[in-house]
Amino acid sequence: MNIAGMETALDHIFAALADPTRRAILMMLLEDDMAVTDVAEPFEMSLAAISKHLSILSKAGLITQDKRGRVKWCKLEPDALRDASIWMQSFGQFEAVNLDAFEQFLDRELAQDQGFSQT
Amino acid sequence: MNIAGMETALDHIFAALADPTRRAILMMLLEDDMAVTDVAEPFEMSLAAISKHLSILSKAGLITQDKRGRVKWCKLEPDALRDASIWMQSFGQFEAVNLDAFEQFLDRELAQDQGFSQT
DNA sequence: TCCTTATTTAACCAAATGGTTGACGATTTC
DNA sequence: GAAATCGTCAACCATTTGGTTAAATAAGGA
Repeated sequence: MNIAGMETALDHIFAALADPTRRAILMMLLEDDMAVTDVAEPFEMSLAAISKHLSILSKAGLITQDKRGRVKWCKLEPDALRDASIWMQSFGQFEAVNLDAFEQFLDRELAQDQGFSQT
Repeated sequence: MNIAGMETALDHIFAALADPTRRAILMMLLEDDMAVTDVAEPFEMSLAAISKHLSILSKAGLITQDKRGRVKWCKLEPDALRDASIWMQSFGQFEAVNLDAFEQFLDRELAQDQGFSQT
């Protein structure tokens, strides 16, 4: 992933996290993997809307979806969040600690040149 | 801050971070406080656009602005980011560690009932 | 086979976002 | 006092976002 790729990855991750419905979905998935219909159940919103939210979370890399039969299982994918978390920690704690984690993150990103994608 | 307040605070923080221009501004402010005009200088974008970005960062609590004379100084405000960072760490590292930090964060937020605001 | 369940897609809509330009108020400086 | 500088505001515009409903696709169950 190049710098632009990292940038757009962070764009997608933070934009996905900006919506309270999507954060609620992530918290639900923290407990266990869920089918789309079950994810939608507690929300006062159409299934199509939830399907879109899941698609956004998936494009951000925050979840993966695994279709078995007619049921599509949604699974939390913590790696994408960890990258963004490291980005944030560099700010949130910068006065107290070092920027090592952030610099390592940048180095790692710069060393790679693969696209940012998921299922 | 109540649950709704925490929720909207996270909405604003993550939405603010979703834009690459705003993340670049935060990185610039990591070095030093800056005047609005100086923040705008490296961007190929009008001063008015940068002014809007700074307003969004300010409403999210990520920066504060201090007007001295005709110059408005922009300063990084790491506290807001730390809250969001804790929220993210709970996901990004949940398989390896505990959820203590996240639970403490929730407890702290629930214990308070003050609005989320800034200068 | 027919019906039901699971999920996505398409078309649409209102509101929000990210940008522009130009006018404006406030402050320095000449 | 006049002119330049700092920054915001208002009006506008195109695009994106977050939702809807209805139709379509796909898989299981009777």
